Amino acid sequence: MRGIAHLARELGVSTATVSRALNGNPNVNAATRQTVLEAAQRLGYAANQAARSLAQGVTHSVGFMIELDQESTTSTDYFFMGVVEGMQAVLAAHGLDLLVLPCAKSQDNFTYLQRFVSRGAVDGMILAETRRIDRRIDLLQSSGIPFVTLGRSDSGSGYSWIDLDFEGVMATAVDRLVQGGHRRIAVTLPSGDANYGSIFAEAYRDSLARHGLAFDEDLVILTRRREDDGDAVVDGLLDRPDPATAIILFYEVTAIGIYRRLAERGLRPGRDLSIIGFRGEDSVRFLTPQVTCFHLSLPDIGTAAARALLAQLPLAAPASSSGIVQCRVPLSLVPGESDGPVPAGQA
Amino acid sequence: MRGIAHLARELGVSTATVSRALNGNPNVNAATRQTVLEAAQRLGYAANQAARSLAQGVTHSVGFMIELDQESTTSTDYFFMGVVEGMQAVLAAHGLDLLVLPCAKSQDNFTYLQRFVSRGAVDGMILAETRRIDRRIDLLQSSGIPFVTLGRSDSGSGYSWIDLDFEGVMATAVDRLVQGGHRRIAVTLPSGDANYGSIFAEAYRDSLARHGLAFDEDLVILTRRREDDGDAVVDGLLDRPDPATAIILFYEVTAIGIYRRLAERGLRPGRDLSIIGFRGEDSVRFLTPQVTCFHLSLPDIGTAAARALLAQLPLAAPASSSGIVQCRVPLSLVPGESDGPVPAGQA
DNA sequence: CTGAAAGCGCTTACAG
DNA sequence: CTGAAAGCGCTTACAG
Repeated sequence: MRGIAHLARELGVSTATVSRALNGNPNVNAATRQTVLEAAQRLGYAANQAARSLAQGVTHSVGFMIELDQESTTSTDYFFMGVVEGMQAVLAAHGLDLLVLPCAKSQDNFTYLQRFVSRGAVDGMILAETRRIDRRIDLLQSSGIPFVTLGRSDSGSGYSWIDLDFEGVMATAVDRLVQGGHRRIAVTLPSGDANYGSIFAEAYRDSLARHGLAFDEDLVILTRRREDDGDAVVDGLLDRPDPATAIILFYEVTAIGIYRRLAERGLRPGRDLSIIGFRGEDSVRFLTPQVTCFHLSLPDIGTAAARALLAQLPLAAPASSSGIVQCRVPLSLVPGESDGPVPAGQA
Repeated sequence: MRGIAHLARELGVSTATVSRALNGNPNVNAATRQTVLEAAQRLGYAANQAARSLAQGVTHSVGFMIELDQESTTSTDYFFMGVVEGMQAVLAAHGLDLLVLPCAKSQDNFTYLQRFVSRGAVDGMILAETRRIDRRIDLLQSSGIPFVTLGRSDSGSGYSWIDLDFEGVMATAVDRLVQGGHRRIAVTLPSGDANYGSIFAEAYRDSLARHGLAFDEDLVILTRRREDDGDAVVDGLLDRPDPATAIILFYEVTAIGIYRRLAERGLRPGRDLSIIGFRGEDSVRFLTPQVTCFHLSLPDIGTAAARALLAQLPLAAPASSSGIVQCRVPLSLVPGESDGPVPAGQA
């Protein structure tokens, strides 16, 4: 005899009473509850998770699926850790465990997700890095499991997502550069298939258009999340008849390589080339001149995602909530000195 | 009727047969198995995890507990993601799910771990950032659950751990500097309470002693995992009657701040101050002169930990294995130009 | 090779 | 406020 039965016998009460006492059921004599709680504490007893889930029909846990690719694991970007911090805090406050589920890039992410979902291993799911077309969203919607995505997608409809306000960032950056007299504004884009790449690109085109600037695909450069790409970026943009005078970076670390290459060529950021970074990562904080960029609180993203999920969970949903949350988290400009001058005789 | 019963009825067989077919039990007619597998695939059926765990007594999942602190989530160190990649691959190959369990620094890590363990939520545990005295290890040992730690500890005994060869790294670094004529060798240490701090410090003392060099606590500096600390390090070490001529860094990012501060003072790394970094992180790869450091494959650490855990799991344990693995993973020197000269008239 | 049935360790109406 | 009992959805001896 083990588990709850053991405890019950030990105390001379039924397993039902033990269960009630442990689960905070009000229909238990205060003294009885005390005894049970103390005994459980003393014996280090906690209800078996599998049995509990089976009986209750819920797991009290939420999965956060992330994908492990060569790039992210060697990169200096700490996106997920910060986000997880915020998520965990909110979920824990509601008695939910956060399980971070790492899916290798080499395995099919759809199958991976499907296993956890169809097995009923979690009560809710949070997805990261949505694609423009993302079957995982259809899967989640048809399965009926509550979920939230970090990133928008063209798949599915009417589901909850939290995303960064790429449009706002891009608009602000372009406005600022145009105001500085720039007309040849380049952009770097992530090379992966995550939807944010497309969104950032679109926002770039839109912002240029708003100012009547022509789109020139030669000014669009795919980069990885590493500093090395700076050489190609600088040379590619400057060594041409109509050089770019400014650049907006998706991955801020690219600034490191750009700064270095500019220095090698005797040029200076914020004078010979204007630079605006997207997210102000730690890795570039030390650069001089300071990179103009946008601030984002990673934990806040996690917090928002967790809350959006809670709104869908029967357990914790405040009856009032409609359920669907779709939110673009704004980033705030952190002016530096990297996006100064150039114009005058530019072209 | 749902789940396996639904499927069974649909196919006109018993739930026992469905279960056997799905679990690869050899006692099933090939044709029957085919039918069952197809139907399961078509209906998107997968055995409920809770019911399965309850019946089998195992969860087929492994927990990797990590701690989220302010420092790690804002730092540029990607230690965990790389490690997780290796772990996940090995475990997945053995049909085990890896659940990364994030514990907030603000909550008690002992209680956090205890919950997962006493509930039987995982078949095995991997711990990170062991402390010199770490009650979690005692907990795990007394609970009897298979586990592996990333990092040694004075707690417990005869358990499996994987750790970095801090001693080897330190010995190599000091030898190299002494050979270069250095006698005033400083070191930076992590400020947290993780055991690796103590181990690195001890290795430092031992290595100095081996060369007959005196230990001077003024040459020991606590740093966080961020580049800012460079100013204090440089000024503290050079502005004194008996300046240090070399420094060994625990957090390689500190090199960024040091390089900058040296530049401000008109000094040069590898000429006016010798620098050797511990782990060659991406974030400093771009520095000039190249930082002399040590290479480590993060996924390999994860792989080693996962294998050490598998050796203890009844499911996968190759009968031959004794079970306990204690391994210091060696790092290889990557010579740069940051640890050159200085000596001659030093003191 | 297959099925009926017990059992995994909880929770929760249902009675009292 | 408490207990006996059914039931959660699987797996697995046990018989055949």
